[in-house]
Amino acid sequence: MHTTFNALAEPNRMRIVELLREGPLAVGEIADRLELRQPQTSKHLKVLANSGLLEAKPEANRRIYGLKREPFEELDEWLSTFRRTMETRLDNLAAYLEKLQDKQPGG
Amino acid sequence: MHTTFNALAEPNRMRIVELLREGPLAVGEIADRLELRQPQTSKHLKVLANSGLLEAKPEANRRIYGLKREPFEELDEWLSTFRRTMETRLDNLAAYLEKLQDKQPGG
DNA sequence: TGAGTATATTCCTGTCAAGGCATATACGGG
DNA sequence: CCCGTATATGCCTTGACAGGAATATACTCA
Repeated sequence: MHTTFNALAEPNRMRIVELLREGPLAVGEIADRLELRQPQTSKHLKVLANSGLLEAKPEANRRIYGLKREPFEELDEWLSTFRRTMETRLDNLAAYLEKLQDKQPGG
Repeated sequence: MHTTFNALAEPNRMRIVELLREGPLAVGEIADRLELRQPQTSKHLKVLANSGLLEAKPEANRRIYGLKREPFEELDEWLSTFRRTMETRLDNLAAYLEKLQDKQPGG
């Protein structure tokens, strides 16, 4: 899990992921659109692929990288357990509501 | 956003966040439970707080750190746009379904 | 096989961040 | 104010990692 976060923590990798939401692309395309050099692009793609976020599909001369669903589903699950946690934890909820109501003093 | 990921990418910080799901804790408690030294614990807490993930509530001698909701909500939103993206992108969906159905050719 | 294109890998360097340890600061009690 | 406890900060060393440039590898086509 923290591997996923690590991969997405790097700004350029994040940009790559955002770009690939439009659809799979070849390395050169990615480098071109994001104005990155080809080698660093390949390196970032490698990290992202190793983290399971991307998948490469060889196509003739090129390698087409596309997003994978699993890590995002996993992330989603993790988050939903968090949502449940938050709902249960009244401490935080109370503080949250206080702010919403512009808080009346005397508590 | 990538600030959030950056904060969570560090294993010990992730452990802190997981721990705090049970409820807010003082620095010493956190350090104790996770077997971290107090100074590094404070440093990690600082990073987490600066990223907006935590909030410190001074209480006498101590500072009680607790999770904030906003970053998780934000993360959730980000993820949901992703979910939408994934549903739209038929390339990936097709591949996904193929796997699920043990793939019968000619789709 | 050789040329050409697309991508991956290697080496190098600078920067950033984490841990260890010492110490400063904050707060409460007397 | 002085003490004790809880927490934050500073300095140092070290390891990880990103970018740059050169080069190796993979694949296609003739």
